[in-house]
Amino acid sequence: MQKNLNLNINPNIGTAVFKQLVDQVQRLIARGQLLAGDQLPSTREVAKQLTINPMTVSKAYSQLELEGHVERKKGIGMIVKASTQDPKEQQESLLKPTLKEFVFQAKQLGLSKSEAYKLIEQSWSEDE
Amino acid sequence: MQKNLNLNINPNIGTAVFKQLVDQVQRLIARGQLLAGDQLPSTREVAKQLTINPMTVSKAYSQLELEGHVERKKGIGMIVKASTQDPKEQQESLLKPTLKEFVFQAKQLGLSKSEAYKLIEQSWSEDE
DNA sequence: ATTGGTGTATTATTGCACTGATACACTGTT
DNA sequence: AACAGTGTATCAGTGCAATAATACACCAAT
Repeated sequence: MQKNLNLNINPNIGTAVFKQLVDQVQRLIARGQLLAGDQLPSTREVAKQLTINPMTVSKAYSQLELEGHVERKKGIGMIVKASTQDPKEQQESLLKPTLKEFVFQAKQLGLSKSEAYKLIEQSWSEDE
Repeated sequence: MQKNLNLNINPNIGTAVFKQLVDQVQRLIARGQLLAGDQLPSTREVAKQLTINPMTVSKAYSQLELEGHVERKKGIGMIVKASTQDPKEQQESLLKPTLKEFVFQAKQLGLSKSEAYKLIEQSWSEDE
């Protein structure tokens, strides 16, 4: 059975669409929202929801398979594989690039750490 | 006189090189490290330091001029213009996209706010 | 066997970022 | 006047992301 993930795509952010998909699925797995044995929504389904090309989704799925997060079952779909890594380590590893970028920019702006905290505090409560 | 900014470029991050340059110069201005009247390093100079094409730097400079941060003096170079905005607002505005992306990813990973703080605490002290 | 659901290979086309080389207009200094 | 230093227009070429339309191989259920 396919799961309904709530995938978001931002076409204007500069990041490639297929990479945004890869990253989000990785996070959902690391979080535990996707468990071993779960099935990803079909390429055509995702493409329809996000108004993008099925082949773009396929490219993301191939990347996920290549990285070992997912298994391709012929004629069925993509199945989440059991992870061997520690969830906490995995989460930190996935968040690291954006974390570093945020700190880099904040420092280049001359912000203090407490100012940075304040901004995060705000943003954290913002969306519902 | 040209200033020696310490510009960084990450070719593998997916973000366009010219956009990375635009963003960094904007931050340096917002911080006050670049003041009105200061001159940006020449396109050829930056290109040489970062091993990129002078036309890529020129594209970034044109973008900065278009956004009103810098003035093009013929035969001289790019001169920083006086800003009318409040520095604090400007800083928050520039940091906002990355801030939102960080919070989005942290939440999608199921992290608590305090866990996010802890990671920032770490990363903040990491580089020198 | 047929149908409808998987993923995906293929080909062609578009758009963008970037490079490389060349050339031009402008300015300040000599 | 000559020169070296600005920015940049131009043209050609490369690489990558994404789209679009087909078509194929596979599986499950009827």
